[in-house]
Amino acid sequence: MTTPVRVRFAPSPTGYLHIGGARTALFNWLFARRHNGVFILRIEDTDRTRSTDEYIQAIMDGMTWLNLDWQEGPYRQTDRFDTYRGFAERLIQEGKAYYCTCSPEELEERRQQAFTEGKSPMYAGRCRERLLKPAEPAAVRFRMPREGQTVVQDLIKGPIVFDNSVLDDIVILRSDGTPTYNFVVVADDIDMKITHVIRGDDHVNNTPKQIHIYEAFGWEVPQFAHLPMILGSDKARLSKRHGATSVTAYRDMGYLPDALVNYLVRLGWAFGDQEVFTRDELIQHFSLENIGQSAAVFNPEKLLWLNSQYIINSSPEALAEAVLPHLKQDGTVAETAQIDMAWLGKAAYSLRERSKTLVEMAAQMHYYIADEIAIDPKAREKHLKSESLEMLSAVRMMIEAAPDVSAVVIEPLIHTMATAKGLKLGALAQPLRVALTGGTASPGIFEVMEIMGKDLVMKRLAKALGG
RNA sequence: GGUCCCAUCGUCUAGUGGCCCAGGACGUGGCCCUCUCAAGGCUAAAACACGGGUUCGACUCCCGUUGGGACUACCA
Repeated sequence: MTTPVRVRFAPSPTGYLHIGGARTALFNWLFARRHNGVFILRIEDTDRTRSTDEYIQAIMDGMTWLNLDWQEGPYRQTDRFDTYRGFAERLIQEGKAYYCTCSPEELEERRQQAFTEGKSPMYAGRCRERLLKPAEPAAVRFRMPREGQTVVQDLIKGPIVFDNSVLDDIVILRSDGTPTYNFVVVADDIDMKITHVIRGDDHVNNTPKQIHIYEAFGWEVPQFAHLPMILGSDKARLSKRHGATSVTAYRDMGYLPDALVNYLVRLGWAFGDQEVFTRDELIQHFSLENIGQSAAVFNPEKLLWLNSQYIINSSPEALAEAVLPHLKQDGTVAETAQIDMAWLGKAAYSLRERSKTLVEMAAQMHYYIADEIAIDPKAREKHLKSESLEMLSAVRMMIEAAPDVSAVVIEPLIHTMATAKGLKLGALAQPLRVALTGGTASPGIFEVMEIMGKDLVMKRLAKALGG
């Protein structure tokens, strides 16, 4: 029997869930699903000055929106300080860690000096052999080996070799008794029986240090998989400078969570030539071996295209649900209004091929819903001039007389009228379109009328014809 | 500075020594379709960073150069 897969996403709540974090979470989630494993959410908040509860909530909101559900957690490291102290105690007793009374100021000074001298700014090991007793205040450092090599067997990058001489005696307990990151990760990963550590490759240099801590506890080292970073268009690490990096910002801009997931997974991972995947396909095909080793540039245009694909392939029901919040957001629909969702679905569905985002869709939907619309001056100039108005007037009378404005009723009538007057369909359709929608671009004009219904159509025509 | 990682079209990538004068996708140009705008179809331009090896044969393996990136805290 093989041990069950247990993976974790371990963000620090010093900001919202950003694109890079979301992808790390996604890959962990996918890996867990693929292997019927457990996905754990762990909040790394040992830096109490920068961590906030608001950010913890924001991270969970982002994951929930993306449908990345976790089976355990959220665990908070600040709730587990006693556990860490126990772990540290063990290392001290076994001589694998030691007290250090060097002052931060002194250390910082030495660091700066080493830097200017072009030397490695490592801890020189003043207290390493001093066998200090517990003192106040004293930090606790981990005793790293000074000789030999450590090999990180990375599932994505292959073996990575480090000389142990470059490994610092890191602080595991600050002088105030709180534990630090490199120590806590290992303690937690041991405690939570993590089998695979999938994280950003900004952690590779920490990995050999962590391996020695695992070994100090006599624990089997988990498998590592270090994901390449996501870069901005200037190839620098993705940051706020590059525009929206918060996952929830994409929700607000009208992106579908599945589209963002699809985009994110393709950033670094590929399955032959396939571009669009369902969740099930992703789970079925996902594997760490197919992840590339080089950093990827975030490309908003491709994300936009994927979003449009997901919108095109959505059902009317799904579109109605998805677009409604945006209609309320931009005021087209009152917050408390009762909406006919079947009708809304039909309206949204008609716009699916011309809306790259739900925000765009909501904006266009305005002419289906609003009482009054503004007619674009240029469109009026071009399509609502004298002879067009006369034709439109004729059309109005024809529609007035029709039993309803469904496409099956109106379309043949308009075609007949065009033929009778020796006109192309466009000569009637464009003035009609401008009168009904206020602009020159819309879904097929017969579809538009059917969705608007006779009352609204007649109202718009009357308005356009000046009375 | 030190350590580590990376290098195929503008971008995401396929490619695991011969299938490649390099395939797909986004974006860009052209054409078709058409009541508008889209969507869709067809099509064009566009890449193996450079230099050495290894090999009968390198995009693929090795070394170096160059260029990017990450880490280098009593941050995570």
